[in-house]
Amino acid sequence: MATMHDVARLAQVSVSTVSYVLTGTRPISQATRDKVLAAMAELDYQPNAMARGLASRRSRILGLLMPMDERGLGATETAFVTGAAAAASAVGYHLVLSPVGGGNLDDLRRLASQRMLDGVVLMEVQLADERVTVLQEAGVPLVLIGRTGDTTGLSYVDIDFEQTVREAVAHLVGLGHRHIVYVNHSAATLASGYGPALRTRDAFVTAMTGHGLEPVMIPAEDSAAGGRAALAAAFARTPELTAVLAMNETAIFGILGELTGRGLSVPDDVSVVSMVTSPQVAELATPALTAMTSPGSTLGRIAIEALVRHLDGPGHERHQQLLPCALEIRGSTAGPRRPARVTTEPSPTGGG
Amino acid sequence: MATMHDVARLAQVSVSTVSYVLTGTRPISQATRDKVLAAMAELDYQPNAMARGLASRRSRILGLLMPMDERGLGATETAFVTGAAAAASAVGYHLVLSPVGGGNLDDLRRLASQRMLDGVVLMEVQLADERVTVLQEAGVPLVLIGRTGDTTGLSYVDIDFEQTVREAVAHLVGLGHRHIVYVNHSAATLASGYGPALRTRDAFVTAMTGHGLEPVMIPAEDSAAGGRAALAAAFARTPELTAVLAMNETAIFGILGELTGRGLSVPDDVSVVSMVTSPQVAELATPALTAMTSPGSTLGRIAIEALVRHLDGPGHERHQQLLPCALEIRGSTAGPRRPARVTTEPSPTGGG
DNA sequence: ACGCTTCGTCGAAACGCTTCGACGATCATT
DNA sequence: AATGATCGTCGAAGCGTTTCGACGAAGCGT
Repeated sequence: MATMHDVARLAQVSVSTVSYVLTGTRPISQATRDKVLAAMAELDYQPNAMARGLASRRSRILGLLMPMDERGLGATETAFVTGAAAAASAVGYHLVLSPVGGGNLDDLRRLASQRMLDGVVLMEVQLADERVTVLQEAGVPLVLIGRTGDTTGLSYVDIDFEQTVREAVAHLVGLGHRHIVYVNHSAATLASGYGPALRTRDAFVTAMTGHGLEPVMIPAEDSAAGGRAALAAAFARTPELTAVLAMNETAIFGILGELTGRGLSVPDDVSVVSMVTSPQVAELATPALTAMTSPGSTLGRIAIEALVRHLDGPGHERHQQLLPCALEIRGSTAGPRRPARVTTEPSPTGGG
Repeated sequence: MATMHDVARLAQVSVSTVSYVLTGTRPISQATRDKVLAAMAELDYQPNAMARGLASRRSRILGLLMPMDERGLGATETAFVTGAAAAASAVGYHLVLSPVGGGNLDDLRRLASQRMLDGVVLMEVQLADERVTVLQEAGVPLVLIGRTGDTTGLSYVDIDFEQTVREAVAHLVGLGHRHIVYVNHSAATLASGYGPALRTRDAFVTAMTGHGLEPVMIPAEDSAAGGRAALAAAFARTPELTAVLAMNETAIFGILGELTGRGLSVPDDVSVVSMVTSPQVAELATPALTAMTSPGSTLGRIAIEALVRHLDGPGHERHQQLLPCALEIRGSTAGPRRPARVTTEPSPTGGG
């Protein structure tokens, strides 16, 4: 493995000159530069990352910290990762994925103190997330994907849940739906302070109230069975429902199954909109789901870019940005078969 | 940030002694060790990863190279990753995920030459994979998840496709099915030399022939639509089919949709077995899918362990291992309603 | 009491790079 | 023509470890 010394010797310049050619830190004449470049090419020289990191005190490694539970990553989280990885690689950084969850804060502290990471992107942020404190204390620049409750002085990118819910509700209301049920994550998840669940819940209430409608909400476990149970509960509570807005990518298939099981057709009898869902998952369902598609890889990319901007040019402070999910209409939404299934309703053939 | 010098000064020993305490390279008396440990604790000392890497020429970073296409990672691939990450972290290594695909071999060459990675695990290996050559030339120890065509001198862990297919077929045949259609990946994927598709294809032929049955196989694009089309083709070719064995995690939902669309019930009319599928995906379907569950995280863990063993203790050479998928019976398989839907069949009520 | 290992520790030399201060050589300014 | 700037390059001092050779102090057999 060739070193800088070898290159310098071959090009007949000093080591520092080679370094300047590489980093562009100081001006170098074209002639010298060419000599050096030629020598590097001839020796197939690659700078040693460790040495570079030690001398410059910058590893050019970024960390992506995500709690990986047994269930693995959904397509949405995967999109964060791929977006972040691509962005990092595009600006010459490496991306370390670390499965550092909320549990082992000591691991995180150790990782942060080893000076191996120039900066960190935190995923799956809770409203109160101790990891943020640990990293701040260790002096590691960080960007969140998601938000803590208090975001003072923090950089983050997150989904604009308010607008996303507003658009989803507007879509359904625009189609004529009046009885819309919101299927959220489980009660336990809500209680644990999971931001997306809480924010969408509030946004749903606001949106529905704004349309003069009653916001009916049902929690669901993150499983197909949870979805079935939630839908059963929804019908028990609101028999006249004609549309479901689901915030639970896992439960959605149970919801669809239960609907079919009850002999109800999607979208003719009941419309379904899935929130914060990747196109891949939306396409799996039959019919394909109308969904609010999460800007997953964009989110990852923006987070990395904000982080790198912070590292390269100091002075760039907080970056706070919200991105809405995009409404993608597929086959699971339509106007309600009848204006509403209210008991005292005129027959379909009758006049209004 | 405290350095070794600070620790040495506080403990009143030399720097090298501190290093020996840390690495265990040379014997240190208990008294000295205690002094040093106390000093480290007091200063909250953490060794600098870059300096350590430079001096020891070992970064303690492992690479997990996976081509990330737009579609992101399926649950199965994600399981590899989480298993590998957990295993690496357990033995004190970091894991870098790099989205280095087959395309940018130069990127890979660069990465390998930077001496930042002690070793590498390669995912999504093709039968002829140039990345293997590049890494071998760069002298980077590597372990494959999957297999190339010629595995001489290579370490790998892979799914035992032969046994997996054999078990799946045996399950269906044992239930009484005689007309089983195998839905594989697309023709293009087969042509590109995708090992799992090719190996399962051959294994299916062997298994079916062994039971004295005709192996019918249909390719499918990796999408719900592909699954629907494949199923239609299957019925056109084998109207009497009573069971589907699907190697395509994405198409499976299309297959189920098409079945339902034709008014056929799963498993009463047609049984479905999904190959190399994660429990999470299997549970999404209604009914939950009987599936051959891939040993995803185990595969990742074993790969990392083999790699680390190779790095720490030289002399350990090739590690080659195959793991079968486990048959998990859920709701999508049952005996055929009638022995077979052959045209010249006696009526259900009639005698044999 | 004698040389011989073995043990525990030290000092110093890497590891391969970045970066700082210095220093001729050019070039414009007075 | 003298005076600064500016430009391009060099040498050397780190960066924080590991690791090698050396060396005094024990411990052993004889």
